[in-house]
Amino acid sequence: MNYWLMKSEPSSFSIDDLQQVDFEPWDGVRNYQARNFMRDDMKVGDKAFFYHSNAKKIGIAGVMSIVKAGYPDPTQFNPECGYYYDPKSSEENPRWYLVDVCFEQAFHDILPLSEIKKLPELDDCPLTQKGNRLSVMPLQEKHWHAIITLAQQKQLI
DNA sequence: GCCAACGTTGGC
DNA sequence: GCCAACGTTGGC
Repeated sequence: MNYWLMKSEPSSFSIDDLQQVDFEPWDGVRNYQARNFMRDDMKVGDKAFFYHSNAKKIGIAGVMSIVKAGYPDPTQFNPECGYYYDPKSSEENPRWYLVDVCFEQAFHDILPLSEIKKLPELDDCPLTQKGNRLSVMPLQEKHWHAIITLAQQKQLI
């Protein structure tokens, strides 16, 4: 099983929104590196942190699981999807992929990025490195467990 | 709202 | 293939 971190701006989609649906197609990712992870590496049963970016409280909001592996993002084919529509993509040769995710648990409060940065185990994690803009990133098992342990210490789980 | 870091685009 | 210009991300 693999571990991941996936970012979303809570003003457009938050962990509370995820909790209210059976599953969610993680659409709209338009970055090749993130695309490759979703298309090639994410498997059913993998776990991912739900990260709130560009928000009042920045950090990890909870845990979700991957319930469907990579498949073409349908919004890229639909001109009505506006910003997500990609005229250079086609159903025969899709450019963008997504996975379906499912709610697992919400932390009682956001685990702040500032706290996560203090973990020595996270020094080699893309999340805490400067200029990182990856919205979907793999985590090492030690990253995952260090974050879970911190959440437990802070009684967020 | 600012701005540093980064990715993409397009002319050459 | 280079690289300047531009757009986006995302923390602060």
